[in-house]
Amino acid sequence: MEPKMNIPDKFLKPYNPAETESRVYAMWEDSGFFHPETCIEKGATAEDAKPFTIMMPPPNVTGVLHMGHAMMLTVQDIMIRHKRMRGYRTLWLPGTDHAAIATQSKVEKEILKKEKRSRHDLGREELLKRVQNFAKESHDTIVSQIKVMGASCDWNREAFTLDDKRNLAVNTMFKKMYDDGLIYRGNKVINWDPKGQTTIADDEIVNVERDAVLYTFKYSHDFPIAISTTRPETKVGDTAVAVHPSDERYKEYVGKEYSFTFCDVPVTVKIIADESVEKDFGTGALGVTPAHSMTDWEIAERHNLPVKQVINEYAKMTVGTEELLGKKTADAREVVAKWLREKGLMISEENIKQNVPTAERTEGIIEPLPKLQWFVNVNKPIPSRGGKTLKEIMREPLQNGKIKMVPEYFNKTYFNWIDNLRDWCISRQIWYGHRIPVWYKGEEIFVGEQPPKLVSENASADKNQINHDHSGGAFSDTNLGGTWTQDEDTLDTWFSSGMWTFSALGWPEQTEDLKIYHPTDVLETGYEIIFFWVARMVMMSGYAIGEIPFHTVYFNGTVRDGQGRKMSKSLGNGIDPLDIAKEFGADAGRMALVMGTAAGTDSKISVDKIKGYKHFANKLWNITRFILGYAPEDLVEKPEIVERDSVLLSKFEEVAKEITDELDKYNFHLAAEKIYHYLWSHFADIIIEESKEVFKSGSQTEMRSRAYTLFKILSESLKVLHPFMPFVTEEIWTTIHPNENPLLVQRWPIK
RNA sequence: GAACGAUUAGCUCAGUUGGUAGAGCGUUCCCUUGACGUGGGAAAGGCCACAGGUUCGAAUCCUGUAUCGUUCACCA
Repeated sequence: MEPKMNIPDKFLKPYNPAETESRVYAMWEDSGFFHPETCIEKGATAEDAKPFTIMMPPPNVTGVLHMGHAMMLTVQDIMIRHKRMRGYRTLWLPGTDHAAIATQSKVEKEILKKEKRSRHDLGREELLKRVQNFAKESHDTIVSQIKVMGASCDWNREAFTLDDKRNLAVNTMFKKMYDDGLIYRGNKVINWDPKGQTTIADDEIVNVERDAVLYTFKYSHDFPIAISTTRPETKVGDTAVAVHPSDERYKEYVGKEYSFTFCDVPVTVKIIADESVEKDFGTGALGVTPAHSMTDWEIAERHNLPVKQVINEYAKMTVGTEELLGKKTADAREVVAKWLREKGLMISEENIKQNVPTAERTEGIIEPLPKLQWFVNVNKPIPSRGGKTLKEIMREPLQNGKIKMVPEYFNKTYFNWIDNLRDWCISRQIWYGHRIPVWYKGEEIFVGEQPPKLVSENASADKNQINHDHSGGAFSDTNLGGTWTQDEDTLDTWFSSGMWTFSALGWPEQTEDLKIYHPTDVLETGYEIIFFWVARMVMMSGYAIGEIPFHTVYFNGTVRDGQGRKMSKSLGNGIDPLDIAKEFGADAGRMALVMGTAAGTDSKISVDKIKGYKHFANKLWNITRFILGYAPEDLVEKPEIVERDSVLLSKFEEVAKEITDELDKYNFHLAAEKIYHYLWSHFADIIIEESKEVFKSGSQTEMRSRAYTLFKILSESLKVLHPFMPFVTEEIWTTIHPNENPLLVQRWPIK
């Protein structure tokens, strides 16, 4: 048999992903098959097909796509494409996250650098305008990048965590929780970020190890007990000294009260006994500073101690004589230490390593301060949920297996976190975000989905999705002659993120989408946000609609560089997925991300690895070229299949079955490896090699049988490979099957 | 301090109910003028961290140790 001469020109050259990929993506978009309803209309999906839903973890609108995004997009797209081809009614809903603090502080930094102006110079309205413009631009960039990766998501349903619909959802949720007594306003010690001028949640803190000095001293010569601290400046705010109840050394002093002047500040401390004190640390006595330490605050609550604030929002001292007053805490520390030495009160100074809590975004050193903030109570029984607490709502579905984590061992981490969970501080003193839907007028408080009456027309003036304006503050209520003023604060960004699975489907409206697609099937995300996000989604969904948000959580690992380091700007070791797509093709990048990457395990990626999969795409290209040379386009009828070929065909069946099993078990790395090996080491190296001999000297029957077999295996292999390398497989498919639907919606070879 | 991982070829990693160790990359040698040099064939290279235990049999299960990593809590 002579090779035919009808091979399309493009196959005479090496595969060119740069030329192909954007064209193929545009074809997919035009086809409408990313949209599950179109799939049904066009008959690609059965009307009664089972739904399969993934909500895309919305990337922050703070910048550009990085390898972590590329990883999540790849894994999700693999699942989505596989399920779509298996016949499911498949929805992948994309979106972006406003990422309140991250976005605002990024814009603030820019403005400060370029214009030397702070947010207070600009004012709320102007700053929000700037942030919104930035968010809009950033959003557009990210969306185009998601497309470059080949993500087959339904753009018609795209959502933003700060658009009008999500704002309504957030406000509705806030009111519901407030009415149920789950949201309360309280004066408690919170984590204050003096640099960002806002509260932050426990899990937004990063502990940084630094050198510190552990000072041991007495408050005064008359005071019987020595204490140790790394922060002597806070000791002017002490209201007690706590010792362990069983500590014989100090038993006689418990219950006594002492007054003295400490560094020119009058101080009164009561000696108390509390279980939380370690007998063996330092002197075994703890100076209790309720206003400036989370644990001390808790001790103070147990013993009803007075709270004395001595440090303000700018981390400066608010008490003392001019030596101390107005000093930054670090300087005040020296002042107090010097005073102690001079007075002969200092007993020892020891250099130690200490973990200093800092704010993740601004790197400001956290100053615990008592402030009036909004909290979510995680321990209050909720009547409408059978008396369960939010903690229980978070715990139960994982415990009874309604939600499965892949890998499973993350369950333990999850439970461990819930056990130590405190009430969630949800108010933030920043401007970009969902403004707290609470209005004040004198003593009156109004909490609602909408502002108090007469205000609603004002607030809804701006309909732009992204440029949603929450700047309206005070409104005159002419009927009553008073003024409603909205709470200045915004909500923690995770409050809206936690609602993502159902808010993006239209809640609080009872939409069709909500009915069909919720609970969603798989949440695919990085394990680093298991607490921030995964737990909050379980909580919010369980509370608001009594449903789990998803059945399965799949954790991908962190993508690291060739040396195992985290990719970061400062190290300059980041690999930009867009550069990769341009140079090697998104297909190659996707394969490199998936290969050798088990769930929850960090992976390393290098240019060499990616290059290898570009070669693979080209290999497939050339396999096609060879087969097209003997293409059985004229073989409309299936020819007689010889023994050898039916063995080959059933071998393929076997491999396809194995790959399908691996996909169903979330072993994407194994599935990818199997199709890769099949195509390269078996199909190309064995089957095609022996085919040369068949076409040279086989019988007419053998030739026809083999031509059919090659074409058949190629076509079916394209399907199996498609979830991993969608572009090159689609490009080949549409070439060899010009009259059929795109590969995107072809039926998977295994049922 | 606690929880949870990891430890397999020079490098990156697979190894899913316990049955004689696998892949890619790299290295070395050879081959190939019609699918592809982005190719093909072959070779070298592992006491599966260590020590015990269970078993006919352990990389795999159990116990302990060491090292690395991640997360949480922090000591004031």
